[in-house]
Amino acid sequence: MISESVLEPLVRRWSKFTELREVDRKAILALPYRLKEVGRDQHLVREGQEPQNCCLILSGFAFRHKVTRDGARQIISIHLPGEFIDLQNSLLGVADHNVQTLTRAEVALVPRTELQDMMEKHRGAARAMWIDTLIDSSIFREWVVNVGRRDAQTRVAHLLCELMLRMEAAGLTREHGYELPLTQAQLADATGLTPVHVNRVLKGLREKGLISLEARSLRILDLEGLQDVGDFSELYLHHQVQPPQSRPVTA
Amino acid sequence: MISESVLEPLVRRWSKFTELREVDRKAILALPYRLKEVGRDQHLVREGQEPQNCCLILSGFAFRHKVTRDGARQIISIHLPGEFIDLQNSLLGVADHNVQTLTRAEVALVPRTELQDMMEKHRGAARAMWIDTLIDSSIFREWVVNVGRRDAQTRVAHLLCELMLRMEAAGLTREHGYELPLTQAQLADATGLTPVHVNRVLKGLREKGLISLEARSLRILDLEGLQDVGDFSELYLHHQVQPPQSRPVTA
DNA sequence: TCCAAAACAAAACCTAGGTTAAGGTCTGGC
DNA sequence: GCCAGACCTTAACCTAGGTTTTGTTTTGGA
Repeated sequence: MISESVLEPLVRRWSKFTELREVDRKAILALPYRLKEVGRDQHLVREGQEPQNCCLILSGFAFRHKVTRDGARQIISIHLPGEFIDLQNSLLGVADHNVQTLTRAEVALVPRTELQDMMEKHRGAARAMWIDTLIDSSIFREWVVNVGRRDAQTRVAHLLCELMLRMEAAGLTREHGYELPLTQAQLADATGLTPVHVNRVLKGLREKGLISLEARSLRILDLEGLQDVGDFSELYLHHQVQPPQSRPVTA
Repeated sequence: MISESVLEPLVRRWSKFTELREVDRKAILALPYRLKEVGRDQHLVREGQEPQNCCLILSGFAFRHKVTRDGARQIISIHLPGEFIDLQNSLLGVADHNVQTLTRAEVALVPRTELQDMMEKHRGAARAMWIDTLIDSSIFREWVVNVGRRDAQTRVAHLLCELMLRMEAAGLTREHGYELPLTQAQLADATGLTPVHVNRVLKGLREKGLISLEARSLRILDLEGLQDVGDFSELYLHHQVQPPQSRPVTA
């Protein structure tokens, strides 16, 4: 008897976006892949490279980032298990950003040629991938706003809220909290702040009774309050995408 | 005799990304649309709406933005004639941001259902659309970096460089310059600064002999210098995407 | 189980960019 | 061809967040 495919999470995730027919499902599960165990802080893709694989996170966390000329790092997104990073890099041919692990991780590397092949043949799967990257894109837009127009406390609170909802959707929360996979320096790189100031902000959030955070273990004591402080509204996560088909509504 | 279709720019743009076969071409040109003339500062899409149309800009400029709780606006992207804004909003069902004109504009509204239909039937066209949104996405990522980790002068210079290259690709430049479609307040909203500070920065760029700018007419006196100040590298624009097919090269 | 390196914390001080305000100059609608 | 409102410019002042530094706590690898 064959155990559950390592690609099962992908099917699960994509099924939320669009109806996958049995053929699509099968095609996805039939994708070849190479399993890889990676240490923390390891590069999965480097800017400028031509990545040959797409990378599904099976366990652990990853992030994408760019570095400015004078060495400042900006984190652009954070990725949870079950997510397929780097569809974009692969499809555009040359990577315009870095992908790196945040923690030790297991990943499945799918050759990009195979993926493209599958996409050509299975429109259902292609549609799901498409929606997946569109949601990514929506999150980038929200990050532009977060980093461009919100003050420090709001930015950090917003990020913590986003992660809460995404962790929840991925089944990675403990009661009212989760294991925060970011150091304060990384939080700073994600919010466009300095580590010192992130530390101040976290102190503030603790003092307001909104969160407790020690040893990376985050507990959100007052989610509504934190969302309020973080000017957070979950629309942009598109967690309940309506299948965007043009079906007439029938009884 | 039928004059050139209004959708021709779309074919032209998408041809750059991927090889369009004659059927794809025809299918795109056969898309139904409604022409619309819009004044400046008019909303094309509002956050929260379910847009029924995708919007191709025929002339004029548009931008996407979000507004924070306390009324600050962050511009997320700027769009030139020939660009198809809002593929994302339409495909995700509910708009997560606003789209608005920057200047008076002519647009062609294509019903999203028709677009989806076409996408289902013509993989070549679907691929082009897909790449189009991937490039959008890449630009968002660069904007996160710009706004998150660069200082004011660098941000503004970077934006001016981006627009230069994109205007050039769209054939909208005059000798070493272009008609800047943004007010200083809008530049501020795009860079996460205040109008006053944008004014200071522009003064600085002028004093360095990098640009001249009056009455919206921008001339870039030293593009290399401006790119240098702006920490600008054009990779992220993916202006020369290699067709990402996995086809073996044949004679 | 120990040790070095990473991460967290916090205080003192500083600066890039924000705020406010006031005047000048376009511009497009009547 | 006039006028109100939008836009640009500049100056004086202020503050959110950056920088530097020093110390403490965790962590994970040998």
